[in-house]
Amino acid sequence: MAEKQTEEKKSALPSKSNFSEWYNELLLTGEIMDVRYPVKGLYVWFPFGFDVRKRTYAIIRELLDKDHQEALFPLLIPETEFMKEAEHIKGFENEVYWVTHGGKNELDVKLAMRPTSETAIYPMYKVWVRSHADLPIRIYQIVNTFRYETKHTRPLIRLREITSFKEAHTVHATWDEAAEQVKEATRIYQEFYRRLAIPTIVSKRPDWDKFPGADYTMAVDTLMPDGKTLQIGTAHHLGSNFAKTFDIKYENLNGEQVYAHQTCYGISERSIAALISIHGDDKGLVFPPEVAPVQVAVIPIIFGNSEDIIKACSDVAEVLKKDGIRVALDTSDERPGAKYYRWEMKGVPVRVEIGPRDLKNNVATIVRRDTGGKETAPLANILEEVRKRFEAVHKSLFEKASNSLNERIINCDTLEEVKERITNGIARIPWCLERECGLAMEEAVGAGILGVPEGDLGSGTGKCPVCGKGTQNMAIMAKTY
RNA sequence: GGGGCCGUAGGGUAGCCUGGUCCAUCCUUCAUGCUUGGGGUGCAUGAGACCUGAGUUCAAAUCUCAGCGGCCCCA
Repeated sequence: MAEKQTEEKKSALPSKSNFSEWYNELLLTGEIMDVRYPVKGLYVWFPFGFDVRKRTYAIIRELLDKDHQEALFPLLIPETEFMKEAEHIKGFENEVYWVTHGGKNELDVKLAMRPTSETAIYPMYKVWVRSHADLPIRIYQIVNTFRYETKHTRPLIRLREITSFKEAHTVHATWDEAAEQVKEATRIYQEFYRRLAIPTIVSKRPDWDKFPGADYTMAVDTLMPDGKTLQIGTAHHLGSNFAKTFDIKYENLNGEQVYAHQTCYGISERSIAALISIHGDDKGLVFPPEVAPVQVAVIPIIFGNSEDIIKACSDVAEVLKKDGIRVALDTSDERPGAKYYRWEMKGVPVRVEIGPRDLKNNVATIVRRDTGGKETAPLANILEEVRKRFEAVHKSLFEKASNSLNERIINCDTLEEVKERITNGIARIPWCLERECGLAMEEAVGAGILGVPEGDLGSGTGKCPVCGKGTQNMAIMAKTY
């Protein structure tokens, strides 16, 4: 009986190899999101999960605040503005929520709940942009957006209310400057994800998959444990498409009124989905120290009446706290093993245990969450020892995730090969860049072309599997979320 | 877009096919007390559930329909 109980306890969280179940269960057990809110596609952030979100978004803010400004635009967009950009509407018309009534009165002009904020922001940009001296403008906001998703919704991944949409909207004098900004955006996003120990691939989306109204779209993807890719950031070059519809002009040095060029780029709570999914394991959450709500759990190992132990633990906790480390001193009267499981579930990167054996030798036992490795360290250097482990944890999480990504990029020559192997990850295959060939490839394989990645990944030599023409471009294909 | 499965305490479940034996089973969780304490201590006591609505019936967790919600597969 006792053994049976143990079995059941251990299986509280499904194995990560059963990704879907593991993910859903972990969100609840790890207190990230409560998925029980009774409206499809809407979920609740637990305080703990919200803490992770705050710390994650603090990194985005830190990176953007160097040359962006944060602002806040309204949620509701009048139909008259929303309908201005034809291509843009087409991209969203089936998923917009409309506010049609104020109380019992029908509104003269319906209000769209933003699915994204171009049409809320650009009427204001029209007013704000007067002269070349006003440019560039780099503004971002972090808001909720609404999309009436008809496909399978998933917490943090496919939502009807995206609660954490960081969208930046920039205005530039020239197309080239805007293109530079798009590059800068993907650079910032890659840096952001490095801070989260998440490896990424940046690629230019095929033309048929770009943002509605954009000249082109750059996307940041990562690979989830189940072999599907997750788009975790996009940057769009809008050219002067929106500037023309919203009449955003500036006076140049020659005194002429000319259209501005724009970009927009965004990140959502999918970043948190990636964070949790990529690092988590069968025991629960695993966080890089920077975003872990609790960075160190201090656990006294008590035998009977052990004031010395408690004292030593709270001294350690104080030393760490003084240095700004987020510490939980667990003096609850559970057994140590139960405490270990609990803090492991919560993703605490480093655990410090002090028991009679340690105290006698003036050491503490330090355990890393990512590897489970136990080491002893002198109490006198506890701060350094912990800091050292933070770095090591971050580094090894990133390495592990990068290896896992690279191992699952599979070079293919034929579409049959792609189709066969794509369930395990990303297929890399020559592509001539022609639209017809690309669409045929997607059709044949039953998966999308993410694009031609930046760097070595996107270049090589081979023949397009459809038309047979020689090409230097390598595309990546994958099942996507 | 097409198809299938499902909804019972905070979480996981038994019961449903064949309506009554169910003021609903077991595990976990939570509360209180004692006990215990280097990987989920043990015991005692207690708390907590049939998704919503309509229908069939003497009788519905169980059958029918609708709504809401969840999951899976295919395009």
